[in-house]
Amino acid sequence: MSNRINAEKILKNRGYKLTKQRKVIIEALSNRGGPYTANEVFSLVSNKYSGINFSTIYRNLELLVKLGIVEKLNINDECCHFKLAGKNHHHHIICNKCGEIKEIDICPFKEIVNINKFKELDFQPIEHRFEIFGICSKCRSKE
Amino acid sequence: MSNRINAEKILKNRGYKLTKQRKVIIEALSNRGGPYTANEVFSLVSNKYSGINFSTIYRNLELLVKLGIVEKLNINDECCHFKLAGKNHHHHIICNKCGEIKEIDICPFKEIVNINKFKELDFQPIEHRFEIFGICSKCRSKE
DNA sequence: ATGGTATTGCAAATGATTTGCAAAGACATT
DNA sequence: AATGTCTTTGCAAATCATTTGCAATACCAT
Repeated sequence: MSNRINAEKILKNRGYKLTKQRKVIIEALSNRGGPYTANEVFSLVSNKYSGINFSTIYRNLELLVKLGIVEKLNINDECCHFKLAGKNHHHHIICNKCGEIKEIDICPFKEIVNINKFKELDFQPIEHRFEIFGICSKCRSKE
Repeated sequence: MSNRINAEKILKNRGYKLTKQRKVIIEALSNRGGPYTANEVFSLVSNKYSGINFSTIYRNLELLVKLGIVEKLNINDECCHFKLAGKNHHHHIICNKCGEIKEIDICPFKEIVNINKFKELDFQPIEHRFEIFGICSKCRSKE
């Protein structure tokens, strides 16, 4: 089942209406991978539905986050990024030059929680984030 | 050498003036550990220097970040946190209930970069972040 | 097709952070 | 200690991302 169909099903099941705005937002996020700012989502969506409002974008991104369809990332200070919540857990590499954000399917978590020192902390982990900043190959080759 | 003295020395060496405002900001961050929002820094500092302005706080936090004295964290969407940049590299555990941010001196990075898959990415890592969200022991015991 | 309710667009509010500018302060030099 | 220069501050207003109240509109079960 495609991401799009799945997301629409979740909305319906939970009693939310499937508006044209919601459809195009989900479509935009489903087609292309990368995390987008609300601004970028707005641009993508405006192609399909000019006239959509910014608050609609925000309200729905927030809703989709609540439903687990979308993930919200705090990569930098400027603004949040949103991306389709993958079934597959992953982290990100972010290029300091071009700002490109890419997924990596390497996760350091399993090993970490088993360390004794971590157990001593008496902290119940729920979620974690791991982000690597650096220079991507494209930007490196441009120098 | 204390954090405070060290920070003041860096400022001087780089040609920045050691104003009363800068002193109290550095003092506030040096005395207490935890990452603080600009708001919290303002409160802490206001005790020692009432009348200090918010833009002074922001301008100087940004300067201290530039000089490597302070670290800026993007923990949540609301606002940034600032903390004294430790010589010791570390990460954070953040309580989802009380919001407390604590340092942990466990780092998953060394193992990660040696994985073949990571090398394939052809990405030159510079910096990384690893944050674990969950429930701290204090909040758990309150339930 | 109709009606009730969720959702939208709009415009204004909010909250964190930044900026321009004139006045005040730091500090090297006398 | 006084002087001059250049940085830094306080203030008020601007900015930018995000949120909110409200009336108009669109969904969708009937």
